[in-house]
Amino acid sequence: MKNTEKLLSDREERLLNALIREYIDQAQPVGSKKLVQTASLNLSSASIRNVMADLEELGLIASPHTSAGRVPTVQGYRYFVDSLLNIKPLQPVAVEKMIKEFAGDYDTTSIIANASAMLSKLTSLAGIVTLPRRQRVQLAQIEFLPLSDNRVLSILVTDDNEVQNRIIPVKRVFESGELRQAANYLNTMFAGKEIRQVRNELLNELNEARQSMDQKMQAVVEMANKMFADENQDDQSDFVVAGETNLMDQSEFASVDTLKQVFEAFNKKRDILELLDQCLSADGMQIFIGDESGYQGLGDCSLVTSTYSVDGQVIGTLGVIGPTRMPYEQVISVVDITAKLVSSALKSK
Amino acid sequence: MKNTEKLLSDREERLLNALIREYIDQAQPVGSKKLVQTASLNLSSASIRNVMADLEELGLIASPHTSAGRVPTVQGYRYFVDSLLNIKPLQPVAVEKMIKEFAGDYDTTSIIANASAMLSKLTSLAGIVTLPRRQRVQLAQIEFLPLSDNRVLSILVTDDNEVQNRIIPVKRVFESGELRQAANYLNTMFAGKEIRQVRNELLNELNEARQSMDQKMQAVVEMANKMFADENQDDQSDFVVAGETNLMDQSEFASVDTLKQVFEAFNKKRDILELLDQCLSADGMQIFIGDESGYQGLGDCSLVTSTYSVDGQVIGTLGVIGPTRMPYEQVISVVDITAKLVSSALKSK
DNA sequence: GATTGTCACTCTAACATTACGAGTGCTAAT
DNA sequence: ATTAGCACTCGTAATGTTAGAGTGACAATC
Repeated sequence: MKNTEKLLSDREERLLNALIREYIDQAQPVGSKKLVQTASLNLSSASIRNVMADLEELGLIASPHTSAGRVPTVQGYRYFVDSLLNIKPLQPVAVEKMIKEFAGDYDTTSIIANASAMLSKLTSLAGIVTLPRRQRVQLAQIEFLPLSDNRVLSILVTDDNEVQNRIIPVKRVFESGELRQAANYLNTMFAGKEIRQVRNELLNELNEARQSMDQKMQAVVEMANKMFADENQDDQSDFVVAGETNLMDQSEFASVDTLKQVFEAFNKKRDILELLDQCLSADGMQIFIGDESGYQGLGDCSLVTSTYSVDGQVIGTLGVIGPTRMPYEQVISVVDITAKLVSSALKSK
Repeated sequence: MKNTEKLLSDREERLLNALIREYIDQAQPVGSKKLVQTASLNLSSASIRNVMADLEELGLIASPHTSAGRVPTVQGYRYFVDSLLNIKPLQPVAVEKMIKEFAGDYDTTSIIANASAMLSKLTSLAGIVTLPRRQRVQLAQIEFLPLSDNRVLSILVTDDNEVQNRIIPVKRVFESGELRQAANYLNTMFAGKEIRQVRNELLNELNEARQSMDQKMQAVVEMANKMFADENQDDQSDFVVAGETNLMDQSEFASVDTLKQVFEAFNKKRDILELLDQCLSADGMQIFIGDESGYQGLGDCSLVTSTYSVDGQVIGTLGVIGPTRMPYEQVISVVDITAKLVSSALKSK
């Protein structure tokens, strides 16, 4: 991906850099005159035009029409983020503020929601955070409460303090003592094990109970099984988006049609989820520019993501969606620090 | 509100009716020629123009500019929904389908989410459903689970099978037996009482415990108190919106600016909530047309709402937001039937 | 050889002009 | 009371015009 590097002279690089920064700032095709004013490169407009012509031939910039300024292409942005970025860490004060925001959150869900809102607020773009993959989550506690005659409320607490409730329809009436016994049994049996493993072992247990004709045990295991059946369902975790309306301020989404495309992409969760899953496998920061993502609807969008993890285990993705013309440096550092904060917020619980 | 009724002749009424229906259908100012083709009123275009002039003077219709057709005003729509609507009940088949959709939902939250999605889907507008007011909700059960040394998970089950979890930071370590005892105490003490009442009685209890120097009791009551303190917070219940993107298809929201206004109105939840609360007090169907709602940002929107209730007690509002130019008849019957279905879905639990 | 100034050319955005059509109000005729 | 006809108004869409921004090419300069 970085093989474009040596193809550009120092001057070309500097010019491309200045051009993209100018475009990101002004949202308008930038011409040679504009760049003359950019003091950093002391060149006349004519020389600039020459260099720009070269860059255009290389496919890094393009002119929307004969006599407009130049605009970065996807390849141009790619070169920019790969080679020209100058990431400066956020101000400690700002980081302090962010840390405080997370301080009060004990459960995963609020951390996620908070992170999403924070990303959106700090970048003025749309923040997006996937729920953690539950695979590695360990079971901390199970409890049952009788509701009505044929319904039992199951409470499942995981080791990350996530609580899940499920109402389980049951065939016969369970006494409260009986339920407590069942919970105790399951707790001593499975506490500290991974959810997936629990599920598998439960199935074995169910067979055994069936064979030994232990009616009571069978009923309990069946109930627990139902609980985890549901559990697995939202293993197809989805994600939280915040600040979509920020996108409406972006000039590239001025037409309702393009806007609609983007918004509908959010609703077709499956697609985006797939994309975010790709990011999951690549540990660390990832940047999709324009149609690099391979999903139409996000044609003029870029996606800056990072992964967050607990105990060295990557468990989710978070990031920002905005127009290709976004302030990458700022966005990247915000996403980066947010990922780190989410990781530590999840760990410290 | 219905005092406009006798002011219109039969002919004027028929014409207004036809005009509004045409406009709702075509989304364009309707002129005299268009209405000639509407067979129902056998008039020449000239007569139609005369009648239209009268209606304009009455403020029921207006022309956007000198020589365009006429468009209904807010007052026009108002007269229309008050006097000219011809609501036909939904087809039984469709109703059956809706009932099935609700069949699987046991807890309030999924019923709400489902209703919102259904409203949006059936009307192609934005569905909106408030969470039930919790005031009248009775406490069914309280349970505590120890998490870590200084954190206790509280589980609160209400009589509508709604489950709320809260993680409570505590000052000292609670034994599991101790917690069970505390839960038992609270359950026998408060089960079946209204949440608000519970909260008040808890405060008294706290004072008593303090005076009698019963350390243990005091700790328990304090914990329970924290739980309800939080509880009261989301008493400022909010609402669920579905299908906002549908609004982007409406031609009246063709400009990004107006669209943004509407979307931002959704985010300023407080305002909308206030509006929905107004509907709450008026039992049954309510319709706000255009700026009747009194909230800017919803300038070109209408709001069709109904209340849903359990045991004769109104507990929430649901409805649809769309452009003033919406197919009221269809929307009204959808909202009406949905409200009824939600009511019965909540009851049957 | 690299850089620069200059000039002719191209394209767009903005504004003015025109033509047209849709719709109205008025009046005279039925 | 209703209608047909006509003159009028206004908005839109098409066309023409202009100014400005930007380019490429080339000759002049360092």
